[in-house]
Amino acid sequence: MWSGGKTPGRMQRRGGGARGRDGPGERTIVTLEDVARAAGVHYSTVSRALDPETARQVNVVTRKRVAAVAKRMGYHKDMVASGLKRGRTHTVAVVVGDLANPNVAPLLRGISSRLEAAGLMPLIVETQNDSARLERILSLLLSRRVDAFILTAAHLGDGPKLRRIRRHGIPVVLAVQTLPGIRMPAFTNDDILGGTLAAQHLLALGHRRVAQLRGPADIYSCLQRAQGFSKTIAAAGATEVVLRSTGPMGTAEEGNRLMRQLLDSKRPMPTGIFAHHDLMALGALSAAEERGLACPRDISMVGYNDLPNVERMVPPLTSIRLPREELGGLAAEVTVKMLSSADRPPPSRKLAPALVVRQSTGPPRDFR
Amino acid sequence: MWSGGKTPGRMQRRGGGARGRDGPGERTIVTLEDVARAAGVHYSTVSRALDPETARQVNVVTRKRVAAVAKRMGYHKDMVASGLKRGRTHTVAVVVGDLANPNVAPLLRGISSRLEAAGLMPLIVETQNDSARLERILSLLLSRRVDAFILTAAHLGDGPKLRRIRRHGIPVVLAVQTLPGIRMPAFTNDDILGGTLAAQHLLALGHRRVAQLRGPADIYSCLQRAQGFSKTIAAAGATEVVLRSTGPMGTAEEGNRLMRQLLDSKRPMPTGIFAHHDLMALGALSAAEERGLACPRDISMVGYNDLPNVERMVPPLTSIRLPREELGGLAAEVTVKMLSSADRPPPSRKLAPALVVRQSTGPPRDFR
DNA sequence: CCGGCCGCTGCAAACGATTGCGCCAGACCG
DNA sequence: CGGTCTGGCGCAATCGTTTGCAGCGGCCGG
Repeated sequence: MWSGGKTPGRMQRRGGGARGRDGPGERTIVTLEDVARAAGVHYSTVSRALDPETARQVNVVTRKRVAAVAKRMGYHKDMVASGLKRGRTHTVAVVVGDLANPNVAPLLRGISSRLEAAGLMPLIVETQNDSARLERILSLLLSRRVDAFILTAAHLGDGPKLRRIRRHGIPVVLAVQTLPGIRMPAFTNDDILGGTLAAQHLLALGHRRVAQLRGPADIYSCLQRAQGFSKTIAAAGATEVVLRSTGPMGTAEEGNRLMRQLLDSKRPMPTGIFAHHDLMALGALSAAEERGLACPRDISMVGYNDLPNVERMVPPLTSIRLPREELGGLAAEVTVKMLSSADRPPPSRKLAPALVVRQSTGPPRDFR
Repeated sequence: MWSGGKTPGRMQRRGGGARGRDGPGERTIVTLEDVARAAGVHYSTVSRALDPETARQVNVVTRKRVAAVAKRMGYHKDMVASGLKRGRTHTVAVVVGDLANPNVAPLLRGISSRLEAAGLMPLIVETQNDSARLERILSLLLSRRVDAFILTAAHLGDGPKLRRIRRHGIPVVLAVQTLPGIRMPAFTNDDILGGTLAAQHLLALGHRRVAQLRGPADIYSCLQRAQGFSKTIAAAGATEVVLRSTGPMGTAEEGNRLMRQLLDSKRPMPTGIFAHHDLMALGALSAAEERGLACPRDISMVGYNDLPNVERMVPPLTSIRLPREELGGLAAEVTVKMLSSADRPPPSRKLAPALVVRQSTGPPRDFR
């Protein structure tokens, strides 16, 4: 059964088992060749026997023997070598802006579980919403030969970087954020609808003077929220004041600042407010409280994102809930599809958010 | 200048630039050999010229020319090939239990920034606190030849799995969670101190009858919190009731359930409560409210973790704040150290948490 | 009885980067 | 002017897997 010959003098990096109790020892790697020797076959046969894709090329008894030996010896396919040979690392880069953002955890879970089912592993990196960092990170990821990119933190102006990746022939899928005029599959929340829902809710309660606390202008989804909100308000003939955030996205401080700005202005005070982020809403509410305005008695507040525990705030915040996990799953699904077939990329989709009514909104009270 | 010869018939996977606008195209990889040909040197020279470590072996003019050509051609070192050859992937697996846990984001940030400084990349994976999943994940990570592991979600009983990794000669560092009797560097919060601080605070306010809402018994850090708390309470001669959580760690539901259990018992009601998690504290408080108990008038509550926005709750929660980012940085620091030198692993350390007093605690009121 | 086909395995060339070794030319010394 | 040293560079093996190709029995049909 021994096929004779072929016993080259390899044997370099194998330490003879862990030395001492569990000291660092030499890194012991069991290779195809080791298994092959023990099973009395050529290592190419081992390779075929162990890959479900090619296993039927190998006689069933050989296959079973090889599998048994491999298991006994603790063989694990070296994904690095495999990646080099096949040009597939089975790794998908998932680029997020900020890991502390409560939106990203469910998103990542949706992505991970879908990728995992396809035998892929997400490589999660954080840009900290820094465009220069994104540039560096994309280089590193290209260098690591990831199979695809899922970007959840695209800012206006990042388009060229992404196109550069596409030119390498690597699939790019956008999630959460999209970029205008870019031809890549994008899965986003329907933020126009989100803004619209907020507006409809305030209008339905009877508010006629409203304000909008907008997020940064370089975040496309904020532009959308604004658009949906303003359009609906205008269509109803109500009055709107817009405050623009200049700082980072969605901080309580920024909401606080904008609210003070609103309170300091000489215009008649709006009765309903739409903040582009729950934290901005909360910051704004505390600013209002300082001036003796109670919520929802004097002002109604609609937040965005339906952050965890926001129902435990005072008052429990009315907000817009986003289908985060589904969105992640969808993005991953499409990524998988793009990797397996060279068909034209699937179309983008928008997922509908939902209004969650709690106690921070109510009918307006005239207090002039 | 052309060194003649050596023009083997490679050329297989190179597509002639992106075809069409930005269709998938063939994945274009610029290799050392491509650069070498263009620069008129051997590819080994390119390799040396581009690696800062070996660059001085190459004449400075050659080096600069090579660097220029490489840049012009858009060469990026293939980390997969490099990883195969060198046996280092420059990747550190970071295993977390639950990405949605607000503790992990700062931790990951601490880890990432430190690893990044050392040219390493974290490969973040989530076990969902499932021991079987952990097993599978560790296999996958071994297969990917990560250079080291940072585990932040070790449960009692995971010891053998970790030792198996150590036997492969791969550094393992524990963060946040540790395991008794395991000889690996571990960086944890000093949870005994955390429990002690909570107890001291309640005692200082005058509480003599206290309760403890404990987290799951298989989480070692909960055992520690319990130990620090109970010991301090006992030493002061005060009375303690212990409620044990059986469900998952740190949910409001579990806190709610335990609190009802406490309220339903016939013992005299404690005036001060220590919950092992802020969410448990909040859940418990809502259960107390349902029974007409106000906080901090009738009961004081100390949480744990100082979760984000917990200061915005009603009432703002007194809690124990953990040095999360520092802890992550420290764990990463040590991982880097273990990778660069084969010295004996550095000693474990505990980082001190801090009590943050807010408005959920106050002096007890006798209401019998 | 022979040619051809088929099922199974072995062979060896890649994938792209790293690196010990050795060659060569020029510098330098005696 | 010959010998040695050395800075630069080329050569080729190697990391562990994948995979086209070829070889080799055995079996079947003619």
